[in-house]
Amino acid sequence: MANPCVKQPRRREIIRAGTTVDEMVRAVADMIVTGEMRPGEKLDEFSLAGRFDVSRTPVREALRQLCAMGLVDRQPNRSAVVMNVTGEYLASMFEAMAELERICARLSAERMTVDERRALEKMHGDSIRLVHAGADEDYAAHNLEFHTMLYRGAHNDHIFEMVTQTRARLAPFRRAQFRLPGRLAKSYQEHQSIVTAILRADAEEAAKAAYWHVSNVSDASTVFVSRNKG
Amino acid sequence: MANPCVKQPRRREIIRAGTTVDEMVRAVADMIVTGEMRPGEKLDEFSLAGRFDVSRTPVREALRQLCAMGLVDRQPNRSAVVMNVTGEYLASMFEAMAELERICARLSAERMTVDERRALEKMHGDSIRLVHAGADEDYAAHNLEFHTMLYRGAHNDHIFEMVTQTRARLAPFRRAQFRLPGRLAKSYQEHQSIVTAILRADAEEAAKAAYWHVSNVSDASTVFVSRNKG
DNA sequence: GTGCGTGCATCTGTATGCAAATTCCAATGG
DNA sequence: CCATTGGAATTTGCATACAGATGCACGCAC
Repeated sequence: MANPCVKQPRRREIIRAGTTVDEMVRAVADMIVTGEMRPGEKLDEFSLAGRFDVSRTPVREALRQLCAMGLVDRQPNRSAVVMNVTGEYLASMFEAMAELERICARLSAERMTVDERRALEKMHGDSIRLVHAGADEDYAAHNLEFHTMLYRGAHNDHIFEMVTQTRARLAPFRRAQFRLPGRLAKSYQEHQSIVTAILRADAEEAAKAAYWHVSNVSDASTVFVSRNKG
Repeated sequence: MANPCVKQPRRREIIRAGTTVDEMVRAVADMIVTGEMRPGEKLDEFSLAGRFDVSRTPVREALRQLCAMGLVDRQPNRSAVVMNVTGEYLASMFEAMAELERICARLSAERMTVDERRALEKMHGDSIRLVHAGADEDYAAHNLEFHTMLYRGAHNDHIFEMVTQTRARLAPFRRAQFRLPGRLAKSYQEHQSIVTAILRADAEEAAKAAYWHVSNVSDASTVFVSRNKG
């Protein structure tokens, strides 16, 4: 219990003991993705060990895994830091995201089961309520679910993995996307085009609509990023 | 020097001391990708530590990283094993590969510099020699370089990462691809179509040719896989 | 002969100590 | 006043020790 390694780094609250490496990976990944930790912020092993009440060994393993996931950056003998990508690489991720979404939309149009199509339609329909209420946060959660349905609908596990991972890596850079005025309603309309095409099993149209939709998101987010840090 | 951890696991030769974790990751990844270690084979920490002449700590970190890369599988309190995927997941990777190659070919047709196009043309032209000689091994090396040129030509770092990683994960399952009779010449002709389209900057045609090419590879490899293990 | 339980051997998960590398700060010289 | 360098403090990288978990084999009962 009384881990002598705990020299009170007191940065944020201390997590309960008995944490496994995988839990730490999830916790830290969450902090990065939700923006609780900003790109460039240091992740020093000792402090993290204190926060999770474990020794440095499992922390090191977690950091290496996060590094392989592309969420943190490690140089030999330096602190790990939350991954901070260049503008060029960021742009390449947004472009890749658009391509992946295009593929998912096309495959979803071709492969979604009847139940999946029905669920997609219902979920999209319900979201109009959030648009009218102007509920950014809730709409962001809905948006994630909506896109995840498209990723699943493609019925391709590897593509699902790639698109999910890319999305996670992009997350820190597009948290403000629904704050821009009018973006909520626009997003809803773009979803509408995608849903309509998928329900019609019109693969080409669904692909086009999804690509357009994601390109818009990347524009909005780029604005946000450049506003925050040259 | 005399690491007491070395209790002579004597499975393969012992690697020189002073190995870093990243070197181990590369070495083990290589062994998996080249097929020196077969899917399902166990990677016991103690033996690996002996082979690389280090303690288990860095080995564990390497294994966790390889796990995040999708090359090995780890369950709690069990040995890590070389990733062995289900037929369904394998199929999804081949399909994803085809989609990624299609994107790369399209973007390459649009974005390759004059120098890149020239290099692609020359490299492809030279490979006819290998086809006539029936040199499987050398053609396989050429093939890797050829495709890597397409990945680079897309000028998108994130897509490059995804396609490279997917290719690495597929490698253990398609080593015999050029052993099938006639596959060498067929591959050359398919490359020809891709190169021609790219030189003409015909994005749609390049995409179509690349997709077709990779679909053929996946068919050939699937045959190989199912022949080797039901 | 087969099924189940117990104990041992093996291997993984984590804590801790030490050496090497890096960073930070202050003192010194220009 | 700014640049540079020396060294102390911090931090990473790794080895090792130990505790807990898993799996296997042997033996016993049925």
